[in-house]
Amino acid sequence: MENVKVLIVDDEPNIRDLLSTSLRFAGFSVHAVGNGADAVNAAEKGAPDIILLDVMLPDMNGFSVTKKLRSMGINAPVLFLTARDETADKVTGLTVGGDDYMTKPFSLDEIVARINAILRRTKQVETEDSVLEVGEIKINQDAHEVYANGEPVDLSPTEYKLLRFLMSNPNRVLTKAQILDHVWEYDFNGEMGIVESYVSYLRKKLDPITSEPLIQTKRGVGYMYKSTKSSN
Amino acid sequence: MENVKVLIVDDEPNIRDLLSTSLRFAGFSVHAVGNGADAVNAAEKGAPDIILLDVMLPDMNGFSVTKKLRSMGINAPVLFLTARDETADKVTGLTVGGDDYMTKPFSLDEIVARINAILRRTKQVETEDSVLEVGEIKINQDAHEVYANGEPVDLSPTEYKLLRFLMSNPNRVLTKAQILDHVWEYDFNGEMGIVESYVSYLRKKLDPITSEPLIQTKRGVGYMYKSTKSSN
DNA sequence: GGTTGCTTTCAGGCGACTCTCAGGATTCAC
DNA sequence: GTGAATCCTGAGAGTCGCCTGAAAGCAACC
Repeated sequence: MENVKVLIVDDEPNIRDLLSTSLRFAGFSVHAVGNGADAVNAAEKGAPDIILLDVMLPDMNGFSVTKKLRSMGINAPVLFLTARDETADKVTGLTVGGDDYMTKPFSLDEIVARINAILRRTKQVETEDSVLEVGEIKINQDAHEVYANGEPVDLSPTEYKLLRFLMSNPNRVLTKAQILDHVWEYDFNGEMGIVESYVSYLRKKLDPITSEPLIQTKRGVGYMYKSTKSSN
Repeated sequence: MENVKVLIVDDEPNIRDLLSTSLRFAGFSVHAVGNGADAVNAAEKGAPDIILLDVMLPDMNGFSVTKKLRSMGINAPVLFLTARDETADKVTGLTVGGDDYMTKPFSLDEIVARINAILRRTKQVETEDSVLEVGEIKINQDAHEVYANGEPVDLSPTEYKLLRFLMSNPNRVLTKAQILDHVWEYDFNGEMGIVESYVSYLRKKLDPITSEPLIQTKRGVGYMYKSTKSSN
């Protein structure tokens, strides 16, 4: 997981900064550029392990950039970023090999998960495990499947993302603002009450199966996923 | 813990002085400015380890300042300060990476705790341990959990903050005024009798578990957390 | 086009927490 | 020993945060 190099290519500075900051915090080594030409240069010199590439760039589009890269022998997998309306037709044919694509706006937790999934598949570097198991809950991130005490649990996409975020920070209180910023799309404009709602949904599905409530409320602070094991 | 540089950005001189004084006393190296432009300059020259940033500034808002900072390669984590009513909409997207936010009015002890928590997570400098253990009481600050002789104790937020403050000054008498100033929000307008009440609450919860009363009354002066062990 | 499931908001209700007050207990000075 | 200051603590009013059910928007899928 150490020293994974990510190249970010996006012409919107906001997105670039957002991605840089949060991927750097997630432990990646980050380099960000704003157009296709710079991307080709940076990829040549920096030898990234994965490339985050906005499909619509000022100078060239995703097709051209990847074509150029491949012709230069740069085979790092690409995670394409596209606006929501330009989905199907523009992207088809792009995600060959280990590539993948995400629509904007995305959630920060989700993009880290996708990067790890791609690296796992292409296996060019050591990555996180695809199975996240904390206490009585087990998540298979490749299959998007959740088990509580071995019993499968059916979760909606948002429920799944929330649970994954909580489980990747066990025994640490997370504020509702942090949860909102990591689990919801970055342009989400609503209130934090939605976190309460989804915690309630998760509890309703999980608590009947587990031996004890796993998501604890820390009144006035936030929520915490409790793992009984690591009791220090 | 030595030589941690904090940059304070707030347009209200009162808040600026309050923060400067108390953070300096807490052992930080402090620099304070009153607007976004100065903040960018100061951050560039001073290379702070953490930035305290009011969201609403006269010239630019928190978003713009951080954007500018990030684009300049300054990746110091940011602790945002926001008024209580402008929480939801203004705050979304702020707690990226190691960042966090607090609502005004805050308590001084709380802000020091949050600064340490952020530095701990981003690990760019040596910081205090997340576990505070003095005598028979142990506090896990990440989980907001308290143990007395290994037994978990359930505390309200204010009880927790009071205990933490007492424990971080063991074997030293703290006056009620000091306690009020550090544990309660800076605009608290009530009487000091409330400290007596909360000390009473703490004793009722802790004394049955510990071998001896831990919070001692120094009549006419204040209270002291007694630690038999670390007598320095 | 209608059905279905998911997301998001909202409001009622409930329990927990904060803060105040006052009577009783303790300590200290003299 | 007496009085005065200080502290302790139980009771209570009011507030705040959190939970949850209900329902309105959305989007995807037959």
